[in-house]
Amino acid sequence: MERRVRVRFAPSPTGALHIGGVRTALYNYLFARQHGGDMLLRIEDTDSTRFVPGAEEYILEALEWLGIGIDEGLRMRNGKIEAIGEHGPYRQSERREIYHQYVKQLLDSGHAYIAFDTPEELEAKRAEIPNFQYDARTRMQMRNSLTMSAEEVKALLEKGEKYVVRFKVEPDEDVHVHDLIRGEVVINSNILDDKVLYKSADDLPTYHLANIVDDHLMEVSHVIRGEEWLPSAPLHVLLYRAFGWSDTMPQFAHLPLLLKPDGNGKLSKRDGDRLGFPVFPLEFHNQKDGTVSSGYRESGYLPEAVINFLALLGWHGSGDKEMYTMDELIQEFSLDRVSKAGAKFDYEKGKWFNHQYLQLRSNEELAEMFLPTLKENGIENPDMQMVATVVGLTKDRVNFVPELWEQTNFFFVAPTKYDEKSLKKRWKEDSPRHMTELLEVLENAPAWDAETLDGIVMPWIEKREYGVGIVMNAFRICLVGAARGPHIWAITDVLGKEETLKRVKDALVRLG
RNA sequence: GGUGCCAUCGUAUAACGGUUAGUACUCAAGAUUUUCAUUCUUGCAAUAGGGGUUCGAUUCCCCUUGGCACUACCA
Repeated sequence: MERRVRVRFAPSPTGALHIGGVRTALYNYLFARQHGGDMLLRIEDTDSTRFVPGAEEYILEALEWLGIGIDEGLRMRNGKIEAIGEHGPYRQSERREIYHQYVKQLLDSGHAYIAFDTPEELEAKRAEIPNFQYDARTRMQMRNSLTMSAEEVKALLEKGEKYVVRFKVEPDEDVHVHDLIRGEVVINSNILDDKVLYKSADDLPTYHLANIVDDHLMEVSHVIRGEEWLPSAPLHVLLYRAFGWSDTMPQFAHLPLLLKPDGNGKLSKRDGDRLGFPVFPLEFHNQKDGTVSSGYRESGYLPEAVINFLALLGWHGSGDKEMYTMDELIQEFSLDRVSKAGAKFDYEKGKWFNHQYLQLRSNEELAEMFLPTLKENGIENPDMQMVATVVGLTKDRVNFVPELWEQTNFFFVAPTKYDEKSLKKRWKEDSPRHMTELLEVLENAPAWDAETLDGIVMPWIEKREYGVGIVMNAFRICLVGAARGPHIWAITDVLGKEETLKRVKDALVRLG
């Protein structure tokens, strides 16, 4: 029974898509691509109270930025949301009519019933009975279509009484879930409660119902999702059976959770700001509560670094290889190499990945990405060739593009102050005299390339027995303002003769 | 509390039932260097505990301990 591989990523638009969700999307995508199947995106917005405006756009934009392609459902293309595919609509809030018929089917077949208990009544019940659960043991004490006469139910419905539809879980049965990562998981139906499948208050199903109906209708073959769903997987198996869809039930794979780097628990939205690193792909301005959360993109991360980093949090190839392109991941990813234990989020490793990928980008690309930072520092319309050169000189020193500024600022702005520590260590009594002489040597240089300069300066130092270190470091302080930066001749090369000499003269005036 | 999932250096992980338990990040030291950094080399550091099965267990089984998740008219 060859079934086309079809997987889905089905987020809720309740805020920014957090990094664990991104990883789930990535694994789904890798699995789909590897098997030549389809990656769908469906929006699960069945909780109208938690809806956050802008969240849907955010999710789609994040996936677009990361290169996680969507074949069907909703996706973002050049800032516009588009819907593609024959199984739509792909927002659950737009599928109300579809769910109605399936709720009815379950009601008619006796797999579900109508319950009128109000939230207040349920709360009272929970307060009264410890560990109260709405199930086979308790449902006959409640106000529902199992305990009330048909006329009574009908009357309440006609009166417009609010109700929910609950799934009727049969007791004393071991429910088996086959998980591609964890193997066979068995749970007794006694511990399952009669889950709410539909709420009349907003005329919407809950996750469980909508999820099963949509996955069935959309012909999803594999459900790859976070481990937090494992406990409800048996319920889902029961639902497929109640609908008579056991034959085409998707295969399940429950992914290990992403854990906090420190302490315990799963990585949460708040950890980002608490620990000082992003937990969201893009910066998010929450219109509902006014908060702003930092994002990987705005922090200077390259999408390929984020992908590589995330791919290795919970999955690993058989060898020592760690640098993977998306294509290589698609090639080598496999669910049976996904680990079972939760993975602590190691931000330092993420920085290292970004460093690696930064080195792989061309100087021209990086120069382009560096532009906003330059502008922030007052450098408008710089010579791009020059920017590319200085970026090439310094990129191996940084993890993020914005950090290039502290490595290259002296190329753009002449020093006016000199680092105290450097002066103390490198600016000696003889330094002014050395610099004055060096000025003359440089003035008379027949050419300004590194080789020429090195060829005249070094013999001069040797002849005068000044010591390379003392002269060159003083020279460096004049040009940079501190004892740091790339090779000195690389600096003079970018600065040019005029600027180089000017900086030495200025330093002589200021430092005496 | 109940149910389920999980357990190799600090972190992410590798290891047909047979290895001096490997790799990367982090950290430390050294080398290189006219500075800072990069780079290179070296080092520190793990099979949670206890029982089995086996000639042999990180690997299979059980128990203990610990961690995590779920336990809503949220997903």
